[in-house]
Amino acid sequence: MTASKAPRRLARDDETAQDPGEQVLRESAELMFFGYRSLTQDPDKILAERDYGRAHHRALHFIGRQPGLSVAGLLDILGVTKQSLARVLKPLVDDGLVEQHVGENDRRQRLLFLTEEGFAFEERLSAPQRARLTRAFREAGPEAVEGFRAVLELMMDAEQRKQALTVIAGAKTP
Amino acid sequence: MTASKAPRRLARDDETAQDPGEQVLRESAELMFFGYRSLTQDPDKILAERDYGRAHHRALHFIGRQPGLSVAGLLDILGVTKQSLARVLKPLVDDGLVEQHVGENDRRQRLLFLTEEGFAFEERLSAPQRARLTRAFREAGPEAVEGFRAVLELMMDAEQRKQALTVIAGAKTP
DNA sequence: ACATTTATGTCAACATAGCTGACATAATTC
DNA sequence: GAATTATGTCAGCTATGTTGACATAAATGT
Repeated sequence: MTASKAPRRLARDDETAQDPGEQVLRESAELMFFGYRSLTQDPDKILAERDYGRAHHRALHFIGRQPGLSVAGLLDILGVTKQSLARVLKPLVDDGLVEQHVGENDRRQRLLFLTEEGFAFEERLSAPQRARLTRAFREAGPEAVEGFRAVLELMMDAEQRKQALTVIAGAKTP
Repeated sequence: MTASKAPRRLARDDETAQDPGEQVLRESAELMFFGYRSLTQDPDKILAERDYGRAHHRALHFIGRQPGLSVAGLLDILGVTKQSLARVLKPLVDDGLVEQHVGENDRRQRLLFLTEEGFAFEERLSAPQRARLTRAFREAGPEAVEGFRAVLELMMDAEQRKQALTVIAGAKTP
């Protein structure tokens, strides 16, 4: 059952860089799919308890990472519309997980903070993720971890990367 | 600015394995989020042309990877319900991107194949993903790529990993 | 042979999380 | 005082997931 025209299955499993074969590239895309799914599955279960979804986790996560983040800042990170964010943020505020404080410099802004409860819940959500990553990192070793992070970083466009790294650095946009 | 009770922001950027700090773990989860988004954004644009979504791409991808895959097999890989898959698969069949052949051994099965057009479209969808990965892999180097793949693999549960690796190996379930 | 199980398809109803467009309010800036 | 900005909100649409119920054809078990 060898393909007559298009050579669809040729690459070998070794030689994963330089000019990686189509096979390796497809495998890597699959690994991203499966890996991402693994990483989100534990918090998803916990979120279901409260009638929240993955979007709520993301909001809690980034507010936790950058307390005092503005709504516009969060919109920028998440890359969704404000209407979409509102549907996630409002319940979080109503349920007392997130607080909005009027901005000191600019009083139009609503700066976002986690409440004690919000912080605790976010911890619960991210704990299994951190556990999963810790286990994977321990088994893979420090060099693999560096590679993992480097590739993910390089996978983004220059602009995205810049923004992501700003977020990751925990720096507030000045 | 040392935390008095809960040390929320302590870890330094080096020392990313062994017992990685909370900071590094949260960063890594963020990198997965941003990386996954980057990887899916190009095909998403192309899919929009035809009124398809990411789910259609996934189906096309895995059928392309394992021609002759059964519906049950695809359900297993995607981890969705058959009703959910049907909504994706039917249009693909109707539009002539996927063909279903009655199984030789088991004539209840509908074995899935990409048509020429389906193959071409899947190529178009995955081309920008492969380009993105190729660029990232080239810049990160072979060792980083190995680390990237190793961590993603180890991120899964044993069962998931087993299934994922079966898929990746391109082996049909016997 | 007949009953059961399996592989697949389909109908209906519902939930989540994205989108666009339109409009409102308050605060800031020009 | 006018224009812009940050935020909120209403309404409706789409994509993709879910459950539950039922139908058909083929394979399997007894």
